[in-house]
Amino acid sequence: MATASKDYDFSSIEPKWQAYWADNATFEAKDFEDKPTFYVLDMFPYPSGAGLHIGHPEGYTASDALKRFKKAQGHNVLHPMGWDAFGLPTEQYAIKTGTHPAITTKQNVANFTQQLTQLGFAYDWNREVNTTDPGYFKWTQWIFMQLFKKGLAYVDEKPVWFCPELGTVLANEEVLNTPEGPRSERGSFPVERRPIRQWVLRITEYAERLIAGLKDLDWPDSTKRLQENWIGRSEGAEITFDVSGHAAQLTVFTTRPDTLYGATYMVIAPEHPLVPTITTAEQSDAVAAYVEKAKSKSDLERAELAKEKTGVWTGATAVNPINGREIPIWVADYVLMTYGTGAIMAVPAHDVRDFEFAKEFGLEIIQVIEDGGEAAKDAEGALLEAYTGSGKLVHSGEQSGQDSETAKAAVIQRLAAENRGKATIHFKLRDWLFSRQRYWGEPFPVLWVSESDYAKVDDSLKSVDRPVTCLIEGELRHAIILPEAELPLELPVVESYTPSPDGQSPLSKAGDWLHVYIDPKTGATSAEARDGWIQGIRETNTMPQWAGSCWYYLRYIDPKNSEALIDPEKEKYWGMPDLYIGGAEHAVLHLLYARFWHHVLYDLGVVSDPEPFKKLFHQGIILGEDGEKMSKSRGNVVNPETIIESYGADALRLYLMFLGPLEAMKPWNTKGIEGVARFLRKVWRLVVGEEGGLQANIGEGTLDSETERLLHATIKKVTDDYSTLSFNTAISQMMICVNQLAKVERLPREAVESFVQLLAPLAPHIGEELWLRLGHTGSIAEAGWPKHDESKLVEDTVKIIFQVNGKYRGDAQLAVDVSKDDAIAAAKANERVQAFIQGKSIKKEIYVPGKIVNIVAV
RNA sequence: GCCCAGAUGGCGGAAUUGGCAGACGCGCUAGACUCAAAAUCUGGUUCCUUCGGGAGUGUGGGUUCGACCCCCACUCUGGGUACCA
Repeated sequence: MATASKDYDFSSIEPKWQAYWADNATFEAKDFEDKPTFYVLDMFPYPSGAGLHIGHPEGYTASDALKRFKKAQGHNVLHPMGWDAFGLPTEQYAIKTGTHPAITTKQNVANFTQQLTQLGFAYDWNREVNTTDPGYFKWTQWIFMQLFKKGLAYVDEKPVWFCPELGTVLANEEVLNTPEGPRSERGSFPVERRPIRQWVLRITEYAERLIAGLKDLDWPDSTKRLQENWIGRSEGAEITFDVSGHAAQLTVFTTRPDTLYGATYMVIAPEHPLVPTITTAEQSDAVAAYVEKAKSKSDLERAELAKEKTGVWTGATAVNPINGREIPIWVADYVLMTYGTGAIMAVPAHDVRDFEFAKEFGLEIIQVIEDGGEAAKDAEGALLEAYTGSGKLVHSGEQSGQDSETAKAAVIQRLAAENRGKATIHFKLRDWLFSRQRYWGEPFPVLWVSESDYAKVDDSLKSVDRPVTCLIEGELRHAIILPEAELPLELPVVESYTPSPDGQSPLSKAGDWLHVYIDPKTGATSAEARDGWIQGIRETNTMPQWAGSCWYYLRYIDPKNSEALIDPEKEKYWGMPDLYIGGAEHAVLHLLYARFWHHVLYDLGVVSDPEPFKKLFHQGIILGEDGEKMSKSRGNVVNPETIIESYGADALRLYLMFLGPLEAMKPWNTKGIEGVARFLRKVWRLVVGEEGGLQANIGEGTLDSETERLLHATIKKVTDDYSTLSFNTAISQMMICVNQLAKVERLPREAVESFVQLLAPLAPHIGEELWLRLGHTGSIAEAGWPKHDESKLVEDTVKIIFQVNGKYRGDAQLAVDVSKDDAIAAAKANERVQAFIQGKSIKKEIYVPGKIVNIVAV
């Protein structure tokens, strides 16, 4: 095993130790080992054809170092890797070349694996998962089955974003608002609204729990707030207004029932079902034209032209239930059909948008909350802006004089008594659009049967409480779920991976696969007709990429189990990830969807904790050398492989961590890597002599006390810094330490060994090689972790700073326990201090023990 | 517009119960070694200075014996979000 190389030759050392870790299963995580467990999870990558980007090794180096550190400290560490392999690029490559996505995926995974290995990331590959593997997606489908049976999945034909270029629908979250209008997040193609039949998951039923659960999570605050805002819980009231001269009533949602007396008009969304009903004959042309225009400008300009408020009076009026006032009902597109009830009571005095609208159309503005002088007013005392704060009510009948909070409750109570209102909570969060018209995704384990056949089907295959139905080619169909025995439902072989222009999935053309006979009792399927079996059509949509990534962290714990998603004993042994490292770009979607599924699995008793990710860390982004985001078009992309060729994986790992705080956004600087490369050569030379043997000055003996103190301080700091992922400062401390060790005449073997152990998690290849050359067998990862000796850190003298009027004027080494009087006396004895207090009167003398003396002299 | 994060030498960044600002590294620079270069090693490197000192952590105020750190107002940069009633 030992190589005799004299110089630091990373190109021979690194592959050697990578092979060693693989051959010896050094980082295999054994179930039920009697040690404290530590589960460190990386966000698994999409194995694209482009290979690893410099951003991947950043977070992965941190987790790899943490894993090695925790293992050395005696933990049983679980640190797996897998592939989020369903996805668009692979499918688009298939459309272009005809290559089956599974083949492309396999090649890409092989390439990624090789690149990760080259970086020295030693995962437990026995636990590798791949979302496209039938043994994996069987359980993705199984989870869907549970959602279906619980009534959390349904089909809807509401308008959704459709991208003609990609030939698929997109989730709201996959559509970006750009100056050119809404565009697809991937590829930036124009998108439009289209009504298409979709599977939707009722994530909104978990909204309350998803908000509440955030409280105890050790996540970056900004990420928690992002999720909070996304879920958008708001407390308020629903209030029902009578429409004059109609039986119809208009219900609005408001968070400010206290401002009800200030409601001077109402607005309903152009899509509101009551628009045609209440519009008067005189206004019908204008309203129809407005509604038509709102529809045609879709959300594209609607978001774009948000500055100008537009709208039309319907001709109808409503009655304010609190004071009987008659107020006009307008149609305007600043009210959205998709939030609340699609209608609002407008209180222009106390809502910015209503204020703008009222100004635009000359509608009445009545102030009902005192602003305490905060809002800008004109000479006559009329509001120049909306006052949105709280305060005492005025012009509000019997509520006048109450504060906002009291009035809110009082108004709700009053309306509730008349059955005209109630306290409610609304969420911004929408249900999760869960289907895609694509080939390369998990097929839904769903069959569509006729109404009469549905009656024959066993309840175990149904969503009993909330049956799912839809019209397919004009016929009413009922959804039933495949039984577990029929899973996994694999993708059929198709001739073309292209979706049809009408937005149908490529699966809709797989005739043999599409039509099946079903045993209504068991759900067994067959291509042949059988006695008593019914006919069905398979669902042709596939699941979105989020599906597979929603629960992969569970599968690592029990990756090969064909009987269950996860063995409960193993789930209890490992628990949930102790740390989850990944980019902030997933702050909302992935992390919210995964939490939702996890809550459902918790309800099902599959997992023992409602929250999956207790502690979350976002690594920052590495920018190009020009300080801009790395991109091919800018030509500032740094390729990890070329760096490894010239400097080695250890240097790259070290440098990635040395650049700055892990969470920060920081520019790459190729020259800077020279510094850590020099450091590694210095460490090498510390251990290995010019002739290739151990350095002659390594042996028995002790360090001088100053060096010894530094070594122990280094052990302490590095240990602390690793625990908090502060690798940049750990490296800086190790540099200081090695610079000192290089100056020492005789080096005790133990001191050198401790140092190498500290370095090994970040630079594992050189760590192993030096450990070997120091005469050890076995991996340094299993050699334990050095402990600092607190007694070695104790100093008997300490440097005390002398200040006059807060400015540094000198210092002295004084005994650690020097008294205040002695310290101040020492300061006054200092020549420079004397010069500055000469002829002045001393007002104050401050002594901060062990730190500073400050003499205030005027 | 709103929410969040940030601003420290030529550059990346250190420094927290409020106590020497600029650790460590890059770059630059002087020197040693060398015929020379690379590599390596040693020293210097915030700015101004009459060499006594003075100024200095985005800007302006404040609290304090003392502020990169705490408070108020603002500027700029990055990220998220987009009429959510």
